Amino acid sequence: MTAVAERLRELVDLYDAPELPPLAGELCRSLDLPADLPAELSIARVAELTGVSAHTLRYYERVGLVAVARSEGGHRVYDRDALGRVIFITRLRCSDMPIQAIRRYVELVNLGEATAEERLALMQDHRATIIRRLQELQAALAVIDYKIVTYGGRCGS
Amino acid sequence: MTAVAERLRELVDLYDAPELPPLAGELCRSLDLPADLPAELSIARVAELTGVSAHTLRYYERVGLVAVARSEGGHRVYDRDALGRVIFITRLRCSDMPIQAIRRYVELVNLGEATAEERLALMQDHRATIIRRLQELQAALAVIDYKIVTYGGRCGS
DNA sequence: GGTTGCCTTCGAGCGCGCTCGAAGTCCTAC
DNA sequence: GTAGGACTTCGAGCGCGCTCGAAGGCAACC
Repeated sequence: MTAVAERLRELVDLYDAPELPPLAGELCRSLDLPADLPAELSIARVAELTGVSAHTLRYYERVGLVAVARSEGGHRVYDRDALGRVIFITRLRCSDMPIQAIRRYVELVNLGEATAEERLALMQDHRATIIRRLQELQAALAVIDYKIVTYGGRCGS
Repeated sequence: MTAVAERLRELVDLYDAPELPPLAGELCRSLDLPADLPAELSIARVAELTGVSAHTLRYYERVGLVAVARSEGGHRVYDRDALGRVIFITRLRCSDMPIQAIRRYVELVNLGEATAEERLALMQDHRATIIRRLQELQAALAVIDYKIVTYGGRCGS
């Protein structure tokens, strides 16, 4: 286990997260994508691999979440990097990060190392949002369990 | 501490929920609303008490989430029960329960005791949804913390 | 070369949950 | 009785994140 993977493990334990889904590995270390994966992928293949529809992939490109090269014929060509970004985007989306914020983050990355601080701040803000959301959900869960325990109580109760 | 409150406590502990917000008490026992609260409230007062805008309160009524009486002049009059329902609705909404599902739940309550089983099933379904969402968020949190720890890594990583 | 099917762009549409504005009514204070 | 503000209904609009369809181009196989 690498030092990085170890740190990740610790974080996973820290937050008592369930097993990360299969793609999480790729997510965290995009350079470790399966070696047998072609270096260039069609939009259909990316859709299949990521579970994101081709329509949505085009949309993500349109709104500036990911840049994608074109073949001579004008078709999209996703390289490993682009695939990694798509996977990363799906992760952020899954945590309800708004498209706008992701766009901003990507923009900062493209602007280079000088923006590292702002990037960090962006992520920390979002982290705080997730924590709040987790707390809200846990409170709501308690209420709903109360509802289930008292079973069939009236609406207002 | 009543037996019911005890069960609720247990559930709260079970899910490691933070302290329930101030309104949770009312939520769980609508009949315990502050005694000095007028029996009848205007929409403005309900908006103020619940933090839900008057526009939204009208919307909730329109889509069938809560029935509200009218004064002679045609103005809305919220009684304790209606207020309790509004608070309950906000809780469910806060857990992302769709309006449609809440509407269905309210409908079942209005249909009487015979629907208790279906109501329970509805809540249990929603409970499962919340649990899944909590797990997703925790996984996303782990990824974001990884991002924060490795600080300024590239997009795809 | 033809057929088949995935690909392109572009713009419109949708589902959700509000949010707002217009036009008019009611209530209260003076 | 009149001014002012809060209330009513109704229908339209909005922000988000897709989702879809039309019209046409490219690619691969027969």
